[in-house]
Amino acid sequence: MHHMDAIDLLLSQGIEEIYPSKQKLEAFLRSGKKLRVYQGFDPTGPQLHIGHAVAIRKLRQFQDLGHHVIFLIGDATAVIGDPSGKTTARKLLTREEVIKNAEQYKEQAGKILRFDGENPVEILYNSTWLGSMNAVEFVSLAHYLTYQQVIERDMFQKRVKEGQELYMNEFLYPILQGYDSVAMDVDVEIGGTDQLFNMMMGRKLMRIMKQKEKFVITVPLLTDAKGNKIGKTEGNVIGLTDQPNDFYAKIMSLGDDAIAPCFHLLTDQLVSADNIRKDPLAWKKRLAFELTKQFNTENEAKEAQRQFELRVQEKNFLAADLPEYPLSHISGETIVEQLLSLGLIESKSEGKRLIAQRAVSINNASVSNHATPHAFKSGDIIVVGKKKAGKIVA
RNA sequence: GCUGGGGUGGCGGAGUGGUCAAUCGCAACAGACUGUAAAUCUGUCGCCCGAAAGGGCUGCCCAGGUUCGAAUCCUGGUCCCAGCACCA
Repeated sequence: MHHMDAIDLLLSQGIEEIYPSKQKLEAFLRSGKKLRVYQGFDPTGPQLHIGHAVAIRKLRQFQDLGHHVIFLIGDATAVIGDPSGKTTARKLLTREEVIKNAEQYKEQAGKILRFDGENPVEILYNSTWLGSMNAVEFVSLAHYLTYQQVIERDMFQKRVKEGQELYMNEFLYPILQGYDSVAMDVDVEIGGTDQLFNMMMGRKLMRIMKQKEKFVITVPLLTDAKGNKIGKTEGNVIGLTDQPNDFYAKIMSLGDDAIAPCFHLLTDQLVSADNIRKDPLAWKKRLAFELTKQFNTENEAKEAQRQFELRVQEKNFLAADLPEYPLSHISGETIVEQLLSLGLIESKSEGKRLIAQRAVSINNASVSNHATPHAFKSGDIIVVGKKKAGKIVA
């Protein structure tokens, strides 16, 4: 048993599977050959979230070992619509939405990858080659694969079996993604396990068209012990570029089940489930700190942790760093109208409800009467519910 | 193109003339309890007036209509779905 080096780490930690085999890829890596490694991202949403970080961290490891890393933005394929993991067909995005999303990806990925300096990551767009391909060329490409190879995909089988639609664009999608590998002439592709089928199509095309063995690395999807995806729950995306305070708080609001997988897949630390069970709170704070630091700076992580302790644990709003509301913005005849004028509530009805539920407090004293105004002064601390709080300033 | 079915609140999905601001489930929110959570329990969950009781307004794809009264009936439009047909 030899000491783990960077290559061992690269090939073992946070990896689901390597095709055709870990041994073959390791032999390549140890030979000193520089590989072309890529991962594709279809800009179907505005944000890269911590779920994406698992694979991007792998890319970074390749980059650090001196390999050429390509961050591929699937602006063409995003318009087509990848059927991966979808039991029902996805609504198609417009060209504009896709471009808008793509623009933000570089900054977000920059939290992990290096786009400048020595051996920078290269950004490519697959519209470069897919956009100029004509129908005859495309159909010729389809000649390299058979209907049987594509239809065998589990998800397609499932749809057919259940009598659901399988649109032709979805059926043809794997061919396009597979062609990306050929166009960029890559040696390795990384992606989530849900991408395995598409990536294997690329492997097939590479063998036929370039007589080359493309390696495929799958990384696990970031899920908690129950198999729920982490970081992407509807309306609660943990984005890589979230403000440090928000980011830290969002990690803290994950269930305990998420702690171990997050440590394993998003940090270099290995923590046993036993250890976590002994003190989940401490470990979750540790995790939130490590991740906040990873995507920001150590100081910002420390500050985020301090803010969390003050606001959430100690409920010491006086010392916490709260959003400020100018005294001059307050107007209204009643406390409800005043809160509405500050934007701390959505409607008067909501405000009345919250007050009736004892969810509003000013300077630690809960508000009981919604019909009278409050004489606000600079320095007042308003807390609405458990997430909204603000400080009045002159 | 034909035939049939359907568009209800963030989502799923009831309701087919009044008792419907609209059953129920999920999600969300608040309070209690906690270790931040989760779980659990309780409550809330269109807008506006009212301390409250209560009242008003808007609302069930869009536009008209019938009716004392419509999410519910009629006409037109529009979008979606299923089956069938067509496929040089």
